[in-house]
Amino acid sequence: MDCCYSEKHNEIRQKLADSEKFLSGVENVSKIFAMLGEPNRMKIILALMEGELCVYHICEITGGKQSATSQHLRKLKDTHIVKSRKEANQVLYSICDEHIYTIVKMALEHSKCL
Amino acid sequence: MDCCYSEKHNEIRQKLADSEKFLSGVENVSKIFAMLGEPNRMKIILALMEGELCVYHICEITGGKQSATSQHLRKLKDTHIVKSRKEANQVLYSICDEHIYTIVKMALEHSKCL
DNA sequence: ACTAAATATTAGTAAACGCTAATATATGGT
DNA sequence: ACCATATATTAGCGTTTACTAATATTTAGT
Repeated sequence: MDCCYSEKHNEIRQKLADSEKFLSGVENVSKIFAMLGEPNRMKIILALMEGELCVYHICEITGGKQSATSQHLRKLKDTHIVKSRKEANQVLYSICDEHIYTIVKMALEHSKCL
Repeated sequence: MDCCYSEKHNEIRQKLADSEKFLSGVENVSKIFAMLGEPNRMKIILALMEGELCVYHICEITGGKQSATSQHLRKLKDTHIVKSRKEANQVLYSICDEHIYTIVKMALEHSKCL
């Protein structure tokens, strides 16, 4: 195929085609984004970005049902986007680390300039 | 419900519950993440983060079929993650703006510390 | 120990999504 | 004008995914 005559293109191709680094990480990274890509989960994230919350209040804020919210929280926890701790008879959730804040804030900025 | 006695919780609740800002933007932002959340689309993004590429080479690099790749590119373009320009008989794709680089790089860093 | 409250789990269902295969629409070269 | 190349579109299909409803577990208070 001779469509892409440019040197640059072949360079990029070479760089990526057999790169282990390119293939590894793709699954992990896209998984994180998939988690953030569900509107109701994003509501949860945005709520937690304001601070730690118990499940009941997350439900109230997002308008989600208890069961659905709990399932979302589990997925977010499994992908290390959210963490939890027990206090008395409730479970308090919060954002896992600073990366998440940056990622979401960037996306908010991005969507503003559409 | 009296589970969340803490002042902080009620504060957060109040802040978000009736906030227009909270509800608006959720759809847009989660849409962007949903786009980045598909492994084959992420491969495309990672390839394009190295530089501008034509469709054929994107297919080669990602190992995707022409049709599927074209569909992905359309969606990425619709959400302003990717842009395109025509040169001769081909279409060259590239990342739309700096936010995307930052977002993806952050997610890569995040997934490293799992 | 018993009851109520808070959260988690499971099974089933409906909708969303990506893929394949076929076809359509350029665009450039002869 | 015709053919080949490059990209886009469409329809149909199978899988994934999120929801609901019901049930289970855990913890606190009495």
